Amino acid sequence: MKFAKSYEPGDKEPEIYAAWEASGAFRPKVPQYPVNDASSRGVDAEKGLDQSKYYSIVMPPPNANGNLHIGHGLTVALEDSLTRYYRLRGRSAWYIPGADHAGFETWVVYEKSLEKIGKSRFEYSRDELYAQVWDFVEEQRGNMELQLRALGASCAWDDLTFTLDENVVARVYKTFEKMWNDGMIYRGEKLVNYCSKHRTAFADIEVEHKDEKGMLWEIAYPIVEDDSNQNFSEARPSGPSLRADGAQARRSSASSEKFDVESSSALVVSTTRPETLFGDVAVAVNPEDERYKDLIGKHVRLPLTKREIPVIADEHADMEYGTGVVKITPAHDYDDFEVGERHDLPRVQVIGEDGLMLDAAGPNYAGLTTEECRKKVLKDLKEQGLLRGEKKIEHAVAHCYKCGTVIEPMLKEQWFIDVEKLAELAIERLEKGEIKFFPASKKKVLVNYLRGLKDWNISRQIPWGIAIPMFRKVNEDATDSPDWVFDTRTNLTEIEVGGVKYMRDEDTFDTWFSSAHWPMVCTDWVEGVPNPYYPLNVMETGADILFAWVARMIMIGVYVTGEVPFREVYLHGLVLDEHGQKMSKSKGNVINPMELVTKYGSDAFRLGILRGRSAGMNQAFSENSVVSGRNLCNKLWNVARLVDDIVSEDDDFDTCTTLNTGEDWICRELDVCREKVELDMLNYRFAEAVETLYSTIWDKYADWFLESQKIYRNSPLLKKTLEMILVMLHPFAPFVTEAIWQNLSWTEDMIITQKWPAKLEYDPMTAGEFERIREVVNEARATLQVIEGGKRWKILYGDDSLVAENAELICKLTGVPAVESCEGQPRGLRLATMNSEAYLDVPEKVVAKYRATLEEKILAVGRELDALNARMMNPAYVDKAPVHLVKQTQDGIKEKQALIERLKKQLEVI
RNA sequence: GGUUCCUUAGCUCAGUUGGCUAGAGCGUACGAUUCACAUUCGUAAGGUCACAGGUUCGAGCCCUGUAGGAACCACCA
Repeated sequence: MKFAKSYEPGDKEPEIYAAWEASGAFRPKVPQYPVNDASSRGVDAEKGLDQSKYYSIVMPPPNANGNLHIGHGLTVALEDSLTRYYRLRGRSAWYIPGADHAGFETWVVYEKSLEKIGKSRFEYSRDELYAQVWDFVEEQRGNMELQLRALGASCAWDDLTFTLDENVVARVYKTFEKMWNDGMIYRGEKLVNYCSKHRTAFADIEVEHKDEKGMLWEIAYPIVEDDSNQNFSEARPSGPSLRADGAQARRSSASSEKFDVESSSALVVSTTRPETLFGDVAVAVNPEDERYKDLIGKHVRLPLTKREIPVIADEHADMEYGTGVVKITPAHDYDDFEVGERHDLPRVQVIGEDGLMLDAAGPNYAGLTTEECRKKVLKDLKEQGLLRGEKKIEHAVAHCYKCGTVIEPMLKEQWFIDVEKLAELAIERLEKGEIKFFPASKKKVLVNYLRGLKDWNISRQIPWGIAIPMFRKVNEDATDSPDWVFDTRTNLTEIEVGGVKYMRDEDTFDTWFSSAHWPMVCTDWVEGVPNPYYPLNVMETGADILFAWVARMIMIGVYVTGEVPFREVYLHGLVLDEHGQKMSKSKGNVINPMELVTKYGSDAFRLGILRGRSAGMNQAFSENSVVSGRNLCNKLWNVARLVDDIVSEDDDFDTCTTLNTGEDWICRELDVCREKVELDMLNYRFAEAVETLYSTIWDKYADWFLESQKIYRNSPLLKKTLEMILVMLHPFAPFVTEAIWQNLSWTEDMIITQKWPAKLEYDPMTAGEFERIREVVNEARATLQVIEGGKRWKILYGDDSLVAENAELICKLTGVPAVESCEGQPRGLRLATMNSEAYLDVPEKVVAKYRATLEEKILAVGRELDALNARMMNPAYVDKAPVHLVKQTQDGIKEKQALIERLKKQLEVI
């Protein structure tokens, strides 16, 4: 086949991908199914599984509903390189693709589209909505899969797992049931992060804290002087939270409507949220605070209401902050919630799930938005003379990470996982070193996070997700039966158990709860059945979801399977724009990976995005690096074009041996390259592996070896070395290497299923000789560049067999008109560095002009010599440094001295 | 407040258990051209390795501190 003059990726990529897919190359050689047939999976009953034969990696499932972004591009580049590398290494490699229902993300998109047609989610039942979103996702799906194909992902499409697939749901329910039975699931009324726009709760991790400017107001709470010793908390009936009608608050028997500002004393509290005042159930001062010690146990009147609330002592009150007095609103603040628990205070909820004030705020305020209410409260307080001050401050405010709405801590009954045991299990495995992290530092970060982990709220109030398999008793009279039952019949809204009716809980699971099962569901893990693909060899994902995902996979994985879900974790950082800025729509600096693939080809994109990247680090990325990737592809294409040309002309012998100059050398260089790439892949040093291949192909194979082969043609070696290069680059640039493979006149099959190269044989002495030729050529080139006349001059050689034997090659590489014998009469400018008997045949007056350069060179070498001498003068160095280094220094001194001698001699001639 | 990371050429980054004169790509300057490739080839300039101490025969690398930057967690009434 004829090679075109340049490589055009666009024409070939889809065709190549289709051929790979059709050939079955993406499927693992040893399938995991049928799951119960252990013998077909190489399981030896005696020895168990030989893990070194398999390689498993899962794709962090992209949103089924979306397009791939640059982060996915990086993910595929990393994961597919690993997959293809281990496939070439002979493993049964299984790269399992996935698609994420992306609960909340997709829901937000869908809800927006509902809004557009003037509908609201509240017009439909949950099941209706679920069906609608399913269709919506189904329509959009496929996009993402096409894009993964364009990126060259060699994943097993037959095994694509969708996060709502039956087996996923079944597994999630099994785990939930196990936890329920183990007492690790509880329903609790707690403060949860609540977005009033999306009307759902979030896990702590889904909330974004932003520093914002705000106000700190000081509000006077009048002290009730005729305080009896009636205790607030005793007056309240025990039980769960109190809905806030204020009934439990002690009524002021003789409270005057108007507070006399002048004559009465008051406690001044500091607050950023005056609108929650109606939910106050106490004010707290620090027990150490001398200013307020006498007031502890007394009561104050809650402004704008007739309620009286106690003054309590609690460490939470910071003496330094504001006035040192803090209002306690357990239903709307996390700290206050805890204070409330410590002091057994009621919880008065004043803000509803729609973000509007509840009746508990009183008739004047109920129904207002929190913002309107704040304004009115402030105005009313001012009128009554109770607003004592305001101060601008900066504080962190929680926002919904999707819509930016301020997150309201909301009192809600939700399902929680008691994470204590889970975290403990995970920490134990991590500390045993069962999972290796890249970068290593992330392990510490993870353990630290797990140590402080709070219980996990897994309820979400959105229809798009896996239904929580819990049913609540309808009939309160059936006292013997449990309030809640676990049941997997979540397709029903109502079930009957033991003659008692139960209603389905309408909430769905936090997406991360189901994603935590990913490694086991993707690999079809079944209890008691040996599975060569579980644990995964590696989990590759973004460092930003270390806590949300990686932590949870480990906890759930160990809890369910008793094994860590993966042996290694590679975390990639963010892809930043070329100035190191985070990409965002608002900044307009978003790079679309598909555009780059279209423009430069998939390989160029992959090579480009891997360049300069290291584990866990955010890294800048620009089109430039893709251009350089494209250039490498074209270079390789032309290398192949030349090789194919040479071998087709001259193809009459078959044994592959090294015969001529440069051949042992290239074998050595390729072998060094191979070893380095192997080591780099073992350590997930992708950028270094690419770098090594780049310079080996370009600077060594093309620039030196192929140039030498234009003179000495060794077809078998050319074939073998080219194949080796192609195979080694294949994991990173799959398309161009396959395109070349298909185009070469002698190759068979496909490169994707070839074998990784074995060690090459070569003669190190001969390899070293070529190194000398390179040095002579380099010196000649550099010198010719600066002397008058440039390449006009010939090169002469004296008693130097290496130069004599390679005269033609040196002539070609330096571009001089001739390389010939000096016939026993050395003259001109000596190429002295390598102690070769080679001279640039330049007249004396040109050499004279070179004098200054020569003198400078002598000085430079002299400085190097001095440094080496100084080292040898140090007795401690000679004494303590390793012998080979000392010898190296000694040799270096001899060499430098000899070089200076040669240069000085040259100077004398002038 | 806690945890972690980063600071090396104009830019983006390598530099693996400390070991010769600290590297690459891009960019810059100069030069080349019927030859596989202008998506090319050659040559060069460009660095107090953030700073200050310490350990060591020897430090970009290890230790301590300082400065600057970033991320995450918790909190900010």
